[in-house]
Amino acid sequence: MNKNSFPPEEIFYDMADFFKVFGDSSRIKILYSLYSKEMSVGELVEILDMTQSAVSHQLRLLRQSDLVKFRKEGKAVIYSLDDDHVFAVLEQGLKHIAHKNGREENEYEPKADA
Amino acid sequence: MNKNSFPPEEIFYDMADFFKVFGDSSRIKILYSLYSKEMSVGELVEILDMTQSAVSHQLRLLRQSDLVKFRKEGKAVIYSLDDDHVFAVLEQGLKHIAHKNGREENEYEPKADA
DNA sequence: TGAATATATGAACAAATGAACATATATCAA
DNA sequence: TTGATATATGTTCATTTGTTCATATATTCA
Repeated sequence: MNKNSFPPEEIFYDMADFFKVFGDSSRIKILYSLYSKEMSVGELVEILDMTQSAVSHQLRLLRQSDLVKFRKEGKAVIYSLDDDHVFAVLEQGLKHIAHKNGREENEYEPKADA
Repeated sequence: MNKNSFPPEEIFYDMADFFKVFGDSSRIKILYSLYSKEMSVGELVEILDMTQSAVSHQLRLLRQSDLVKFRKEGKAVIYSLDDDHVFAVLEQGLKHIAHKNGREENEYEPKADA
């Protein structure tokens, strides 16, 4: 990085906004759930200990941040992770806390069929 | 991931707390600065548009999160990124916004001597 | 020791945020 | 159409968060 090419303010705001989305345990739980498989809002409400309203509000944020995509299926709306990039970020978070906890291997690391 | 092995609440809180630290542009700016080289608090204050107090408060948070380390040198305190892991996270953030902006290559991507 | 410099910290305050509650919209079935 | 189900959204409220201002602590130098 060149000292003379310090990025414009906006870059930092965008990055912060990106990470901010991952900075809430409800949203992390939703994303983690969607990693295993796509799910309807109702399923998420069941699995997670949250009201339908709370889930829906958070899903809107995740949509606006392009972290999840969705399709309608009858009355239900099925959500899924937008792409592998989202998963990569989650994985890094898990690695970090595993590292901090002094374990090399984390049993909850979201590997396929783990 | 096995549906029956849904991680304990704590994992999600820890992950959220981890990402929360990256969810503020001031802290991102500090971390980004420290990527290029270690810096004293005073240098950070100069480069970034923040008061000494604000920088110091944020540095404390970064310390508590183990994202930066420091050493004293006379009256000055020199901060640096704690490890490459921190850098990897920053890099992912940059990649994400570069992706969102539709560019394949981001000129601000923090590669060594970029 | 006392002054100057560098950094840290406590308190107060405004802004942002997440949840709950109520209600709106959409889809299906009868 | 009416009722039932699934999801979304608007509003309010309590909490959290980041900054500022004032002050404290440390270190160097004279």
